[in-house]
Amino acid sequence: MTDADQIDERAIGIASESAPPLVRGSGRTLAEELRLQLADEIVRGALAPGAALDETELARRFQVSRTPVREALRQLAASGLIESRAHRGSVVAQPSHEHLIGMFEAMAELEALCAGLAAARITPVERKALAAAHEELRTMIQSGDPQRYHEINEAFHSTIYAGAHNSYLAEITLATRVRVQPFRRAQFRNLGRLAKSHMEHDLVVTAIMRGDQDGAMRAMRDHIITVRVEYEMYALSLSSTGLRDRN
Amino acid sequence: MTDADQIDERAIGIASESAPPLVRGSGRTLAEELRLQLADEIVRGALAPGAALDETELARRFQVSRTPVREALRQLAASGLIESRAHRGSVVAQPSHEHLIGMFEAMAELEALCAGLAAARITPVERKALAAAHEELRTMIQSGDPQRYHEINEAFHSTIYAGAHNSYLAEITLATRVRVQPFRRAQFRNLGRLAKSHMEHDLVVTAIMRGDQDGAMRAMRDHIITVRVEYEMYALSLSSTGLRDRN
DNA sequence: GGGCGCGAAATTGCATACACTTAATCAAGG
DNA sequence: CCTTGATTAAGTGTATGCAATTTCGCGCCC
Repeated sequence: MTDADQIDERAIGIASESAPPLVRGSGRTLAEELRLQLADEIVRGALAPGAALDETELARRFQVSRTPVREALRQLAASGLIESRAHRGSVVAQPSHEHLIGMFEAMAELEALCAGLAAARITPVERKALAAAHEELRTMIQSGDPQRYHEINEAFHSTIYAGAHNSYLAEITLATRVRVQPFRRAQFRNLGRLAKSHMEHDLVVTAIMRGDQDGAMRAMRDHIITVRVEYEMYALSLSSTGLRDRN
Repeated sequence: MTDADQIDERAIGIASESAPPLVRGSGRTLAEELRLQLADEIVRGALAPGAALDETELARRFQVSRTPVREALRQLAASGLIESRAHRGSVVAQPSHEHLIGMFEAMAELEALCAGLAAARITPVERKALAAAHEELRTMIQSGDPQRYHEINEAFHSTIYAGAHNSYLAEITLATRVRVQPFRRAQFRNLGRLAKSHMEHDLVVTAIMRGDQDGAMRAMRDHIITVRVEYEMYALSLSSTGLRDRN
């Protein structure tokens, strides 16, 4: 009826029609393979927030029985990427606007925490990796390959997580980043954003290299807050043109 | 061979021998019921870290098939309470000492964040609830009921999470608290600790009531760091008496 | 005309059977 | 005696069938 529904339908279609590239028996179990595949599709946006995940349909699509499908869905539900209710099926998580703002807020603090700890604990090897990722991002500012930029950007942040030397913190920070990802895809298509993002990164890197904990925290917090503001502007532009009606 | 093994055996035994109090069909599914039951046993210590979780045995014990057992285990693994490896079964999570220290560190910052936000955002109703929980804890300092103290203590912290008005942050902070819980059970049997804990709480409550964000963060961070130090002393006393050999 | 209860279809939840992987046991060889 | 290999038992992974719950459509009553 509305434009929003049309978008959802199309998004589901993209995923449904793709042939099953499921590698059977490569060390991993089918359930694990399905979990990774579905998580990837959600994060990449092939499965849009709110899209229904029909067990039987997924089983057909991936040529497996419902058992591994159900186990994958349970794990995705536990990680927050989807929402399941008993006897009522699962849908891709569609957090309320408030919940999403909360996730950005938490992400800003978690990333800041990682950056601050990294400033204190980063090793020489990790310094080199961080500098390398940072440089690689610089060369890509004008290349305009959003997918690749996204990959290196993830590596950049992951290097900082590693530098914090707190595996649990790294785990929950990455999980938060993943959960927010479906709602900030559009940002990487904005070339102007890439240059600004790199400038923000530069402040973070400089502070970490200096061992400036407070500076690294502030710089990273500001960076993520900027990311959040960009999202809010994007969400606003969608709602004002009637492309979105929820939240 | 060692005392540690005896302890594990006994811990498993406690859980294994208990009759299945599983309420079938009370709105929740069996898998959900199992997840809650197993999580409770892990958090309470009835299932000790490192204890094996045999699917067939659990199915027998709870009088259900392996299907819901497996789904419950998948969810527990996703939440970090247990660790599963393909074809190799599941065991109650037994984080390394480093990982555990990282969890305490993250917990200190997350709880501090909640306290700081609560200082800025707590509503009058939440203030009353916080004061009430705080007062109830005061009356229990000398009562010496560890189980009940623990419950009210959880309510106290949950009230602060609510006051922060960030549901995602509340979610991950609580999850962290739950994951750490199996390793700090002993603390609530120490009556002297209860009085000190209440004094630390008092600083937190005062700062929140005053709207002092930095003060609330510092007070809460110090509180959790104290909790961590207490654990470390406990762990040290265990390892020095040969009751523990891992980590 | 609109709300309400009933029945059927669709979908999820659970049980069971079987296939596959792992690791433990035992045998033979070095 | 230790090492190495196959064999086998134990336990997990997957498929399939059935039971239970929800939801939608339809007729009925208000």
